[in-house]
Amino acid sequence: MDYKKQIAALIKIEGVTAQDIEELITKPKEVSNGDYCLPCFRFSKALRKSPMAIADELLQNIQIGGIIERVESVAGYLNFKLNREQYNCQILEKVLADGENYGRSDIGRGKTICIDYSSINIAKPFHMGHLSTTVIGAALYRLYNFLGYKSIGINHLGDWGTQFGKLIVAYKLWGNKEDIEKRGVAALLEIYVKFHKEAESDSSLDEQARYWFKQIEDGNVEATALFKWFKEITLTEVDKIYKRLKIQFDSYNGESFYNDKMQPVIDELEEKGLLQTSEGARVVNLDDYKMPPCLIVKADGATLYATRDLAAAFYRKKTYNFYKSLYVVAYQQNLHFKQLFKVIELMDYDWYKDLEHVAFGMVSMEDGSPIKTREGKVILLEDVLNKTVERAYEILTLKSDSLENKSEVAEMVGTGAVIFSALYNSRIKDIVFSYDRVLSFEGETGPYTQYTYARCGSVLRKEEITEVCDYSALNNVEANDVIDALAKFPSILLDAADRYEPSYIARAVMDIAQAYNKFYFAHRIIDAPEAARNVSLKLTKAVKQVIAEGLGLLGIEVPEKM
RNA sequence: GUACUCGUAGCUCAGUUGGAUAGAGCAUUAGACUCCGACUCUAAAGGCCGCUGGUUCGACUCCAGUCGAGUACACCA
Repeated sequence: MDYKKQIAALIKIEGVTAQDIEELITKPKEVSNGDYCLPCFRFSKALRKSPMAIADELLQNIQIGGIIERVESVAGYLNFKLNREQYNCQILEKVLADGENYGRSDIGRGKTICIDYSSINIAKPFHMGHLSTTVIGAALYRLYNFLGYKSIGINHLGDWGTQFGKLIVAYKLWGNKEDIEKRGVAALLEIYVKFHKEAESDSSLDEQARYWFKQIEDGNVEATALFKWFKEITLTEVDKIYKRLKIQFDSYNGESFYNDKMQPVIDELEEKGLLQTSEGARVVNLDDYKMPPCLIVKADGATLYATRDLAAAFYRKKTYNFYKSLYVVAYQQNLHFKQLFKVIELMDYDWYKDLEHVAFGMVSMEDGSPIKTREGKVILLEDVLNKTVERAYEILTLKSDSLENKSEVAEMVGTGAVIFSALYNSRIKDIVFSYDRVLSFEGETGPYTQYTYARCGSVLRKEEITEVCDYSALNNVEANDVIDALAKFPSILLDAADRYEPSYIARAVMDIAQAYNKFYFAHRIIDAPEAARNVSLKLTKAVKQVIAEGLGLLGIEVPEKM
């Protein structure tokens, strides 16, 4: 809830619209300066008066009343103080009345947003490098649905390319069917790594790989069967992780899906005169835009990454008629997407501006070196999840041994810790993976917010809320901070959606949890007189509800006890 | 070399259209469980916001330059 409009209506300045005034009104950092303020410096020149004089003058002519309790002129600022009792009451009642729909919106009604995320490679392990795209994409998916949009989750599978030829060769040479069925991707990775090692000294292997990939392309029965088998094995395995992380997709159309959809795109590029030949390849020249050319067809006639992504973009536009189409892909691909979007612009489709590369930083190993699948240098996400869940279980045993559903709670806390840590910082930050960090459950972590949720539950179990309320009991710094954090939540969701930043949600949840814990220590709830107790209980209930809601959007569950 | 991204406390990071005294967490030190859940809370200490210049009444925020780090740059995806 926002009172900027009401305040702006109280102020009249010659030559300045109410809209402009409203935009200038902000919340002071220092609470003692009030709840809202209007800096008057900007009017100084036009009015030929000092900001102090302007603020003084405005103060004289202002009619206060209702929720605005006091106005002051301080050092060029006009400071407004709200009637906290009224304000707190309005916010809390609103949060509780809206329940799990607090902050829900319909601004996205009738609009579809395609989100390309996770997009795993077939026959390769699901490692820490995939965590960001997976959880960021899934959080945006939920967020947009919550704001009234229709999200389409797309797992653009990496299921095409010469690596499948390599894998077939490796399988034929060293593979063991039973072993692969039992150990899945781990076994596939082993022979894949072995292939690269052997290929260093035996160049004929690469030739064979090319041969077998061609067989897949030409529909050879044996090759196709193996290819499908690799895909199935990978998907069943990765599905377990998606289940643990509460992640779903509406489409698994990956690279192979677009094989027969590229020629029309190439034809259209030709028709529009955008293609030229360079070193034998067909490219779109992007010199005018200070970019290297975008390769569409290789010298040998084969298509490329960009060709496929073009076909995918057109397919998505045609199929979903999206309002926006997001690519949650690491920033390494920056140039690729800039080229891709530019080519679509040059093809004269104005929806190129609805395409967005939602870039994020990269994850490196504990020693700072990059992850290298081909060398088997990976941190498996499953291992990380298992370790954090195990650690959560140990802590529960230590602190809450009598808990009846201990394993279930450990799963929530462990996976919650991993997801939260991946979503707490801005997307663009690089991450050096550290077990110490993900295994830490104190301070700014997922478990901290879950703990706060459980603590709220515990308080609420002690007493029923009745209707006798005295909001003056909440008129203190700590409670006000909690209410402010709750009040901001809906607009933070909108900002998070605007900027594709799930971290805003994580931060908002953290703010609420921290503010509540401070409140909890400063004020007694249960032993307070009924009317005071009730408002504190309402506050507690609201906090509990919004934490659950925020974490829910991030894909994190909350335990009633932990 | 060119383009993009990042540079804030010892470490990891917030700082949302430029606004009053730059904030958290971890780590360190000192404290708080006969009291609603101590995975918590209180306090101390910790800063030429990489550097220089410019715009502005006002710059961590915008612009230019510079240094440092990362990423990408032709037939992989």
